[in-house]
Amino acid sequence: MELLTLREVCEAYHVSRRAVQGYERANLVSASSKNKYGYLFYDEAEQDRIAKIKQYQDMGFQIKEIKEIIDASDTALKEALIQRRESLQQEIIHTQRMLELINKMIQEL
Amino acid sequence: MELLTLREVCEAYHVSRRAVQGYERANLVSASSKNKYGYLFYDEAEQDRIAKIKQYQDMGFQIKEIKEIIDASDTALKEALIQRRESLQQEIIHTQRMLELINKMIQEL
DNA sequence: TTGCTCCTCACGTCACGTGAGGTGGC
DNA sequence: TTGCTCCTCACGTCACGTGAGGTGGC
Repeated sequence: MELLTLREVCEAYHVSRRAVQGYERANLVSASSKNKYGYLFYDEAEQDRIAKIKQYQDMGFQIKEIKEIIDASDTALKEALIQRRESLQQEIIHTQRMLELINKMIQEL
Repeated sequence: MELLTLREVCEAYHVSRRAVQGYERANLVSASSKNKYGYLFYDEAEQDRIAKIKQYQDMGFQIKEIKEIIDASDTALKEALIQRRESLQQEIIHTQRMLELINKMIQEL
């Protein structure tokens, strides 16, 4: 079982220390152990959770929503993913409209 | 000159009262007049500014950035727009990647 | 007086960023 | 003792959301 310190986890998964602290406040993860100097350690199960949370955030899920899906059934997760897909598709449409508008404005300047 | 009340401006440009209040705090706009009962009024020039701010926000500019470009020269605005375009293009790429990932996850569930 | 509308605070929200202050082994 | 690392608060940030409390004419 590979234990990593908080710093190592942050480097490995590209999250900030403060972000992990936020996950802990939300009861999404917690250090699996501390050494005698108070250093925080995370086992592979906790590391996986952190990686998952990060991935869900990249997809646009909020912390609250992640709490609801991270330990949910496959069907519940699937439903959430389908909704998220819909939102992301709308976002792309909006962003593309804004890009067209920006292009127009640039040409007119 | 067409004067509108705050409420009318909000309805016409699809912004909340609180949002306009935020614009005022940032010194981006201010009511052109008040009547004897304290009601806020906005003339066409202020209405245009509110519409502009809203549009820049939709493009992804922050209030701080809007302050810098709303009264800037054409060249400065153009430069800002070009940067924003770059960011939006990156966003689309990221969102499309997330969509692919979501599709994969959905299929595997 | 009741009801309605509008105003001005001001705390709450979200997900951290950014220090401040303290600790322990080298 | 100095320097380094890590920890735990806790205020700050961003752009509003959401009331609270007060006002004036009908």
